[in-house]
Amino acid sequence: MESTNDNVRSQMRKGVLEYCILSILSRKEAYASSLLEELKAANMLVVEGTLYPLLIRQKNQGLLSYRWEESPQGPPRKYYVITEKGRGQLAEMDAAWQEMVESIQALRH
Amino acid sequence: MESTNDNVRSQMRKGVLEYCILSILSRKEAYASSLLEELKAANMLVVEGTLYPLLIRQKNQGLLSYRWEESPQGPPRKYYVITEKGRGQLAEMDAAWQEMVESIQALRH
DNA sequence: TTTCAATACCTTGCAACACAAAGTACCAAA
DNA sequence: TTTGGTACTTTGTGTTGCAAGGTATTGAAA
Repeated sequence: MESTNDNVRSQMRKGVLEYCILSILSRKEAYASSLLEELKAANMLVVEGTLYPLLIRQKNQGLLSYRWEESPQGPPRKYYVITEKGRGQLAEMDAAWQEMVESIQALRH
Repeated sequence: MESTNDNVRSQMRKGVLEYCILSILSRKEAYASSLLEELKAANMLVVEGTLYPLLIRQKNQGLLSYRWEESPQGPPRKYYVITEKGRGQLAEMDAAWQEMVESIQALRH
């Protein structure tokens, strides 16, 4: 069944979304809709209702800031920018991710 | 701060715990307390309040079964056993995990 | 001028889950 | 019979992912 498969993947994505967001934003600024597309392209599908609160949380933690920018068409865009604190967090997440990959590799022999 | 670091790791562990449990049980039967020790040794620390409900969920999904066994000391132990369905799920999780590792590797360049 | 479609941001209500903490039960030795 | 070790279970709380619905801006078509 497809849905079982989807649940497995969806479950695993939990906990690494913040890592993915910071990773993308560490390379370039982006607004929510463009992040959605990048994540989709990276097979880390997320929906609006997940992403917006997550960005707000990261901003409140001081990991991100943002600025408004006119759009060529439609309403203005909220471009998120990673902060120094965010880069620090990203470095920690890199280490944590690496360790987890190794732990699981060990578990799977 | 230590706690920030812990939060990052704790957050990332979410979603792969079920994978770890099935992985351990695919090699040998185990009871909760011994699973706790194995996970701790594998740097995937979990606490009782997390593990017990998780095992019950996986049992209710038909991924695990269990049998009681006398303990040399103390109350009887509930040995969990992976089922065929559980092995199927584990195979899916292997694939999902592999894909996610690759996705994140791509995101991180 | 009004309507429409596209774009973009945000909120609400719900369910799942990890965890801390407290509770229950069994057993053997002191 | 009390104590300590082992083991399983439950309760309450906070966080989070998600579906669904809502608000607002813009430009072009009707």
